[in-house]
Amino acid sequence: MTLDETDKKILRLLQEDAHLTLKDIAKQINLSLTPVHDRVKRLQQEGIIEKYVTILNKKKIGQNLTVYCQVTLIKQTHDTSEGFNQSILNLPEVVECNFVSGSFDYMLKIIVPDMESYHQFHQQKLSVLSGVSLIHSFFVMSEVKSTTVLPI
Amino acid sequence: MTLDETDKKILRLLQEDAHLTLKDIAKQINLSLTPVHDRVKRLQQEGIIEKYVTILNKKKIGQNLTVYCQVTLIKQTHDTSEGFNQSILNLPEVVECNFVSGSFDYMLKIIVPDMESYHQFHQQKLSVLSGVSLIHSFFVMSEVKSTTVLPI
DNA sequence: TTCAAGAAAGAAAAAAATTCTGAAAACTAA
DNA sequence: TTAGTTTTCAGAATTTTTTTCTTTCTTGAA
Repeated sequence: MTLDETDKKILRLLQEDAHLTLKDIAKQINLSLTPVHDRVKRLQQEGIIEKYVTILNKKKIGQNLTVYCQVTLIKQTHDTSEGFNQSILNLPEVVECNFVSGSFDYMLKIIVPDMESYHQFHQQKLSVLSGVSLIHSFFVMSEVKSTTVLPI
Repeated sequence: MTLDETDKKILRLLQEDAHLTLKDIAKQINLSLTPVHDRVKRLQQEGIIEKYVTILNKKKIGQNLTVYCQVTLIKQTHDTSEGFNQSILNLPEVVECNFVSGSFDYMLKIIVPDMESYHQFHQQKLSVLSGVSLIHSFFVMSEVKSTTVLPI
């Protein structure tokens, strides 16, 4: 369960590129295939490595607008929250949703093709969810940084 | 450059699991290896597939606190912005940083081990950046959804 | 009808992952 | 220290996957 320096080196490499071969990794950290293989397998089994995913270029698939969205519910009861949470899971435009402390309840990150799509999403998919009281939108004008790499 | 239904099927599968073999994909979309191979290669070359990454479990590597952070600069000149942008790229705790429209300038997403680490980060790394005027933090209490999958 | 282009199938070769065997190093307990 | 145990790693063999090459099938235009 505790990560030694070799584990960390492997994780740092794999975070950046999930298609690195064991051979590549072995070479970069001066080990043979076997220990690298065993460690990666162990890290997967322990759930430290959660999954391998493919990152697409938003722009190139026509998803040009990112919006941060602060949502406030009518009341914070368990039922209201649970209903909202479940609905969010079914909305593919919502790529992040977190319950937060502060002057509103949820922070969402939405990705859509354009402003017209966002208007539709807002009107027909988000504001109609039961329990939703206030929605405050912030539009991304320029992306400075976006990474899946965690400090380790 | 234009994606047909087969391309989209491949992208949908690969977004969820970058370690699917060509054989697996071929089977799921009823094709042989060759066209799947050719299409994946093309999608990579065109940059539609940007990269393959490994997602780690935040909790299991001790990164227990996520914070959304709204930053306002003293002034919005090009130089001030550029300086801020460059500094952000060097901070591993910042996993997202976007320039947004509205009552503040930047929306950041920060991942750190705990509140003490965040305090340190805030005081010693963020607030000291030149040009930073206001910082407003929202702490994540519960993660509802977090995905790298884009609607396609 | 015939030719050319695009998409897919199948087979062969190259590369990678997986499994197996065993050696070296580190740690434990008498 | 010494013997026993565990952990970590190396090397080789096997299996699986990727990559490359050749061929077939379909479609559309001359």
